[in-house]
Amino acid sequence: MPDKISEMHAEICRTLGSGARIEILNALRDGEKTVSEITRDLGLRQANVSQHLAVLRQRRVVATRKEGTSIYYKVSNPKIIQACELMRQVLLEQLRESEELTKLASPSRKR
Amino acid sequence: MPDKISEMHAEICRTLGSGARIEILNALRDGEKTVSEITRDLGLRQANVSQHLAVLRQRRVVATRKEGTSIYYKVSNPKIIQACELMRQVLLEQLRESEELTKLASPSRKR
DNA sequence: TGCATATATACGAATATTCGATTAGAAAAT
DNA sequence: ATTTTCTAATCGAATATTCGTATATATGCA
Repeated sequence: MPDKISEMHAEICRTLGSGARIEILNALRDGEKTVSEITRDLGLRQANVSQHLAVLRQRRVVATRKEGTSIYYKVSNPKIIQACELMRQVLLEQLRESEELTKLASPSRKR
Repeated sequence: MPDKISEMHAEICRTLGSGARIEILNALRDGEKTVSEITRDLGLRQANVSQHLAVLRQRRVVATRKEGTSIYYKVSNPKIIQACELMRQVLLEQLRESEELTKLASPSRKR
């Protein structure tokens, strides 16, 4: 039985565990955007984007601001971006490592 | 449709999206441990710990080393620990913020 | 008021994840 | 060889997540 903090920690991680939501965070990297803008950027359906935003909002990964009929979303804490950046680096390092293993398995021909 | 990198990124995040797995990573913070040790530390069933380790292994969040009948697990990349640390900070900041809001809502009595 | 636009919610089907119980496999010890 | 110990894998039930479709709500405008 994981303790409460670990479970909350995991919940934040789960919140980032969707390709669409990762792309939303990337879209919000350099500032706030409206739902329409995000929807346009990602090329997903409006309802679907709104669902993902709801998940991010519930876990307070994003914050909102209302202006007229539009709602602006932004990442609530820059540390979230930093954490994402680190995990992306881990991913890229893994990919590089895989490539190297592949090369070792079938070395390119010398001529 | 999220691109491939974002989907892989999300997969790593999903891998951390379980309280038990977060606690496993915490248990491995200061070095490698065997499955038995992790199982004892967390107080979960061996089969369950092994299942979680399999998830972490598949996504290469942890790496293994065999010694006799034991298998030692460690976190594969220190950046994963760093990312977790950042997310835990985000979580703690959120909790502090909630506390403050609670205080504002029902201020402690002055005497 | 009526209508268009922006965003959120509800619902259901498909899919994925989680855990316990059980079994399998591999190495060590007797 | 048998038994014991350590770890992994399988299977099924319960639960959670995801997406599309449809609908609701709110705001601004004619």
